[in-house]
Amino acid sequence: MMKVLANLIEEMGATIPFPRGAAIYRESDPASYLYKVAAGTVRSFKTLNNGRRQIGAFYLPGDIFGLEAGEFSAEAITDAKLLMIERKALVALAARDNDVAHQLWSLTSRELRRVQNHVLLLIQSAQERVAGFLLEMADRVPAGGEIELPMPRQDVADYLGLTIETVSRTLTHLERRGAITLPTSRRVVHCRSALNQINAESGWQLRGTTGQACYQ
Amino acid sequence: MMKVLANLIEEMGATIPFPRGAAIYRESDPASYLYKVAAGTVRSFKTLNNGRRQIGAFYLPGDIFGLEAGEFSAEAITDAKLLMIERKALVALAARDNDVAHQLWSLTSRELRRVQNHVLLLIQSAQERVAGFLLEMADRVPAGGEIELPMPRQDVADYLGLTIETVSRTLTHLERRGAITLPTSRRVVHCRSALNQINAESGWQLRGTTGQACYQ
DNA sequence: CGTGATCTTGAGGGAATTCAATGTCGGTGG
DNA sequence: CCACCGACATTGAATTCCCTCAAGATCACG
Repeated sequence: MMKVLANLIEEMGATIPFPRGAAIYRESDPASYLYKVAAGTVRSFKTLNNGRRQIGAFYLPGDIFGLEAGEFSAEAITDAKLLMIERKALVALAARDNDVAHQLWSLTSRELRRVQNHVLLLIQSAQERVAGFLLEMADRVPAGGEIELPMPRQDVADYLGLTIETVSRTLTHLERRGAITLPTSRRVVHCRSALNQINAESGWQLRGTTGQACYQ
Repeated sequence: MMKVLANLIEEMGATIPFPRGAAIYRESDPASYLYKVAAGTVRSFKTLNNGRRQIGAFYLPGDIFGLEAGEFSAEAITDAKLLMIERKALVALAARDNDVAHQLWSLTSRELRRVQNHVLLLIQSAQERVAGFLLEMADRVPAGGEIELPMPRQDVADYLGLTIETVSRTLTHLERRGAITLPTSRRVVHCRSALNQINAESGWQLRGTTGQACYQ
């Protein structure tokens, strides 16, 4: 029977509660643990020398994270429960068990693909970034047609490389366009096809040619 | 004696020449090989639905690449010689040899860190992006104080999420500032400390007040 | 009901893009 | 050898998009 990483963490790890805002690890810390989110939401981020903050990822229930520890910091966005397992233990296990080794590799590969997609988000227009972000979140939470954002606007902004004002404006703009509705500031009822269309539309228009109907 | 991945590729792989501009693999291809650059330069990129192109990485002699195959395409920027090895063969070897498994993981982790740094580049101002790019290249090629860029401006632009005009203007701007000299358009004599200073300067300054403890 | 945190909206300015034209370099053929 | 060509690069003018600064609105909570 193959050992599944997620299960291993549950069997071998301890569950620790982190209150809203609590630090899980810091950039300066040695990377000692891997984590699985049992409940709540986590942000992984880096603070640049100029004081700005870049959020590298949001981790939701079920996600495993901590691979980027040592480079990034992590904090609980909401009250959270985390399963923790020592990296040492996993690496030792991987040395004896190929399944585990392979899954550590897979996990890293998945993370790599995630960051590559993040790059693709960051080169687009504000509208496309926000639309892309909403689609990403919609894919990750079960509920159909509606998302409850666990993070404040500032976190969204720092994830997308925008300002909080631009995020806010863009959301109302998307609402006016009919791509989403905002019953409350954190709840987003979305029209997936409309959001997809925005991404297909090419924010700064395809140079030269037709370039119609962007931003109204 | 531990098996070193780079050596394995050389021992087990075949050397293939690729002329300037030749495709190495395409996004649609199955990811069958890992490559090591013996000579020349390679670009890995993705073409977005709107026609724009994002370059994910440049690979120089000595670099191993191909992990992102299946998601990205790769082309030779200059005439290149590549060592190729089947992924299958490596994965099979990894199943028996922990060293190999561990190195495949390390390679992926390094790539992950590289892409994370790319994200940090992309959220900065044009000047910082170009300065950061030059510093990155300077770190990767041996010669001290001078770089020979193997890629055209368009590639630099697509790597940095800028237009070719902005890259060009920014380079002349850096030259006027005294951070670099451009004997020819592809050769860059750089002053590392000046470039570093530009990055420290924070293109867009920290907003608001003292930059204390926002986000709790 | 006030207080602070979060979010939205507006006005103005700056930075990068777009469009367009000119400049440079290496190669090829007259 | 030089004129011409195409690929690559630089520069300028106008525009667009996003940021900055500032004020107001909304929400949660004591």
